[in-house]
Amino acid sequence: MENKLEYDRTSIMSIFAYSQKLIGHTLREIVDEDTIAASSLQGQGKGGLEHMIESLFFKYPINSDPGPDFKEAGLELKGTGLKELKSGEYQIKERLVCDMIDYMKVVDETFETSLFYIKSRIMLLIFYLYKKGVNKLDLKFIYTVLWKLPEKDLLIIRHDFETIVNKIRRGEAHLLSEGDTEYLGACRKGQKGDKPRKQPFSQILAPKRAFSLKPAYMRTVLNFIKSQGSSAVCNFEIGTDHEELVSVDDLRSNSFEEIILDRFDEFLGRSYHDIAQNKGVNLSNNPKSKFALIANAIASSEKCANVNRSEEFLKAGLTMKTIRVSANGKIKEAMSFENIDYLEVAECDSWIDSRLYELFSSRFLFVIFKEQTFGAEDYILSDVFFWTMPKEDLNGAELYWNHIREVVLANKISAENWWKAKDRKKFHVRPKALKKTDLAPTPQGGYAEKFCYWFNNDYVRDIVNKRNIENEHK
DNA sequence: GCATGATCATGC
DNA sequence: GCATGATCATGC
Repeated sequence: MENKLEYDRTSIMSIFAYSQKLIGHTLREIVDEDTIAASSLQGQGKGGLEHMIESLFFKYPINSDPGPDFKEAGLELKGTGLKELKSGEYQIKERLVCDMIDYMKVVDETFETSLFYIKSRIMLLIFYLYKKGVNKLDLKFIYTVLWKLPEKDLLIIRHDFETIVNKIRRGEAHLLSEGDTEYLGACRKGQKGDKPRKQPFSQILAPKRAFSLKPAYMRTVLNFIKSQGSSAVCNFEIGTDHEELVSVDDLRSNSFEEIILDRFDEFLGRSYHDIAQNKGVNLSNNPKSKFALIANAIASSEKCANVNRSEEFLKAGLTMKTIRVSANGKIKEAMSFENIDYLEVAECDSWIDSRLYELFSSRFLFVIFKEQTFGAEDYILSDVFFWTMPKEDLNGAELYWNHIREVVLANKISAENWWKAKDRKKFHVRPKALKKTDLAPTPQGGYAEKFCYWFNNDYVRDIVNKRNIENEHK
């Protein structure tokens, strides 16, 4: 008897409609026992789950073709994990790994001919609730979404793709970093013991990497799904987000970073008072974040007043920070980040999936204000640049995170137990709260003082010095 | 003088 | 009411 499918394999919408039957269920609940018993799928890893959905639920013959999973429809199927917080809220578990980077082949491709583009421009995203150690047949599906990469995102992703491929063309595949790019990242793939791969323009072997949509990007996808208030979403009708910093038209002729840096150009060398007046920033209350307010006023757009909350910064996981440099060259202050979420630290047992990794591995826009006369506080806007933490520092940050996690899990949250600036380890932990009496929940069910992540002052100094040396060589 | 502890204005 | 993006205040 012919195996009749319950959907039209040539139609994206039909496949999508059929996928919605998964929602709220597990494969074991939906697929009959005989089919499961007859299947030889062992289901290793996430690829295993995707194969099981294709074969057991869609009854679609798995092929080893390089193109999209549903080849007649040109649709790629992607399973992606969600984690459920104690509050019951769903959160992205990880980046969306799209396609392995073949260092030898990708250098001969354009974005439009690349497998990444062919596979990922339209995806059926199947979100499941991740549970450690649970059989893949028993994972519950939460949302299915038809995700077409919006035109504007594609312009940024195309630029990211070229940044990655050009690095490989320069013989620097071993230096690729997820922080090089905005939405599309070259993420590490495979186990630590895996054999590195050859690259075409260097003898140095490079770790395996894959094109992936960054966690920050996936978080905005998830927020979009949540905002739709539906279990099944298709984004084909969605226009550009209104909180945009740059327009599609701008992106057709310049990269996102060029556009942002351009906005600072006319203000370079001008005093902060001058810029504040020009941009209408009110300094009468002398807010502590006045330099951040000024930088924000320069980079923002009519459609988006808050740069760090813009569509593009959120999707890229970008953060703009200001640095003040005294006339004698010293950095005024260490750099603070967000409060440590003790519950997140306890729940997340993998550095790569941690909030801190996401913070420190993503890209920064540093805005430098330099004092002209020592002690006069007569700062001018002196430099603006994008920055990514070097790999060796990110390795150091893993130790920092491990230590923070130990302290949190041991229920020993207290000033004397953290890394201090004096330890000279580039990062430390310090208080950050409205009042000392403000508390945050701990995994043990109690409350503890609020602390946050910090770059040491001397680490900020190193970043600025390195940038100055690079500028001198230009 | 620097590291550490404490807190402020803003805006959502 | 709280997170954010910081700087201010204090004490070693």
